[in-house]
Amino acid sequence: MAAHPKPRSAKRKRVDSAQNGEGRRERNKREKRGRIVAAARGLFQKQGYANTTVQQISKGAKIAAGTLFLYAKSKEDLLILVFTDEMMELIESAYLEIDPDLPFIEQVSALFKRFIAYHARDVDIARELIREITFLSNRDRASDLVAITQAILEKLVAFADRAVERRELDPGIDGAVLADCLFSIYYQQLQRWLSGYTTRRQFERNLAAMLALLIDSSRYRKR
Amino acid sequence: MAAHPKPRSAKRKRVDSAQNGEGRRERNKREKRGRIVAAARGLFQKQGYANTTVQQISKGAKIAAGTLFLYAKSKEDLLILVFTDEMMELIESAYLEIDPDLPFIEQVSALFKRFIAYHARDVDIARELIREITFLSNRDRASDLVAITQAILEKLVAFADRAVERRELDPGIDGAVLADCLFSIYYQQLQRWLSGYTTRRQFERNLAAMLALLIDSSRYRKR
DNA sequence: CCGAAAAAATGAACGCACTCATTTTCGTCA
DNA sequence: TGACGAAAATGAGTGCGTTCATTTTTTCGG
Repeated sequence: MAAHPKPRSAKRKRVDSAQNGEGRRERNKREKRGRIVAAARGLFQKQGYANTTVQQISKGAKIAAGTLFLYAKSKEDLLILVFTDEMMELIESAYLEIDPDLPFIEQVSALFKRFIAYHARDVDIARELIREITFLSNRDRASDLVAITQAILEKLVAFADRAVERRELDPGIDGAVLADCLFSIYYQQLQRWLSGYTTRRQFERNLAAMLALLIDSSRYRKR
Repeated sequence: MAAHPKPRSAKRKRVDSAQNGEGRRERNKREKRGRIVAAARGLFQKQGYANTTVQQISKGAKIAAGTLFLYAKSKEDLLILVFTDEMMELIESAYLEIDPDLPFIEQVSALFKRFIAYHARDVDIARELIREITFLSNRDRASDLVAITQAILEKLVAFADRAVERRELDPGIDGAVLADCLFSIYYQQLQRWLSGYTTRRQFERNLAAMLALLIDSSRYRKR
């Protein structure tokens, strides 16, 4: 590479930012976003979602109250800002940990169990988070959340495809529709648990029974 | 019946109220409750849930703002107050309208179609209502909402039982679990529609496919 | 390096859901 | 009938989420 003499001061900054594709503006925004996410997550966890005020969060992130609303459109929307990345990672890591040789129903159960364990760490937050994910208040996040759902469905379809190959599932079954069914059942029962309609124990029992019904009847049948 | 001389004035009131088991206090509360429900429903419908203030509702019901919170614990809780009765009636009337000789899947579809048509009258209100039903804010209403869910599940179980008798469904299937599955799928897709993730068309298509998958595989099988 | 325009941040002010100390209404019993 | 305690209603007050007119920071062409 040809070596240029080290550029100076003002000029330098411009070159640097051009190089890594990030100007002052973008870096500031990213840092601020990070501080907001950290402050919000910490406060939500320490004192609960309802008891945390946006004033506290903005103070914790060292920004003005109004600034916070440039990063999230509402207090509820903050939940999405804080937890989307974590949920995407959860989906991927949970999937990778599952033994691909397990029976279909056990793979599905294992995936959901990981999700349940994640939410169980803080049921109150999970409740608010799932509530906001389900009844989205900020349309701008729709694509992110569709991506999450899509990621989960993909994993379920992958399980189903492998199960069909193993002759465990009926090949006449549409994997995508089956995945939709499985996820709907999981998600619905999750909501009931988080909202206090059922205990975690009941939740897991019900879920197991429902998955068994659905999957048993999708089993491979000799022609 | 022995005729008593017509009692007079003050005394009369006491006797009357004792007879129909309703004192001034109870009557006042019932009337007030009715005015609140009427005012809230009207305003929600005319200008939407979010655009309606509790001040407007209390003015419409001719009571003080604070009084409203003796009847509903929050603005969201008002939705439950306003719509529970209507929903119970909907469930019963929808059930009665369904031809008991139809195939199982068509009975189930018909029930859900009635629910969908009901919510389609005002999607914004339905969204808020389902949101509040799902993530209940007032524990005191839990029993009412469990009753609603239970009522729906009962109908589904009734369909399933008849289908088993007709040899349409596998008798090995647990009707209650099947009903849970069916309702979970319906409810989950309902939420996606009301939240704007899918159109009504997509909703109905998806639902049909999912119900078909679940029910087809629960069909009667010769031993 | 300057100046102007765009983008981002600010924080005081606002609207609204909800509370609570006080007042009013109602049932009961002498 | 009147008086007393309990239940119900009141509405001004409070706290919090959200907005917006103004200020500050960043970009970029000349």
